[in-house]
Amino acid sequence: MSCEAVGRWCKSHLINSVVFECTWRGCGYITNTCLKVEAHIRQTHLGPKKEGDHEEEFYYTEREVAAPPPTLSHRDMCRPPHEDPDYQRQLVGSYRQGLLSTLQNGAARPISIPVTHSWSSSQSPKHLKISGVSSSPGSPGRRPRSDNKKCRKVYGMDQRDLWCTQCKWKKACTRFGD
DNA sequence: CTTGCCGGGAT
DNA sequence: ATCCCGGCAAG
Ligand SMILES: [Zn+2]
Repeated sequence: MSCEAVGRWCKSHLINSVVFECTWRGCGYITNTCLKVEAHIRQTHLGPKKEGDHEEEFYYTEREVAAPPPTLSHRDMCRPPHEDPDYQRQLVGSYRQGLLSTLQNGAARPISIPVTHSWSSSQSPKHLKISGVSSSPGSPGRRPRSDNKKCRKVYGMDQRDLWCTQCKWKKACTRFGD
């Protein structure tokens, strides 16, 4: 089966040692081959082989670890998928939209674009509707957003492997309907 | 700041 | 088909 069920992390297969860690809640089993960790999960977590039941869940990740030979005198540079420079960037550094979205929106504040034409005799304050809340019946307009929580909020950014497939792909949730 | 997801990309 | 993200709307 797939010896490659890996998480987001570990971008490319670097030239370092690789370990396979069981990500079952509370279990920190680590080995160096995927067959070993699969056997571990099957045996100690999923119980013995279920008859006629294929497609087991594989709760483990493959991650690279600092090579031992040359410099090992320093702290162990093996991080649990938390505190990732890139993952943390998502929680904190999202200041990008706060500055740009208001520009593309064109209506950060009740600013209005007056249309002034000298050839117009009537002088009534006219405005141009550059972009507003328009709902077209025949268009696939944005769905109204439901009030019930979806996989993302229920399980959190950690334990993403518990989300339904559509939520993992940032598509409309299928587990919790509207 | 966050959640939810459409449109579109990559494999 | 499967997997994922950019960017946006709404809260
Ligand atoms: Zn879901």
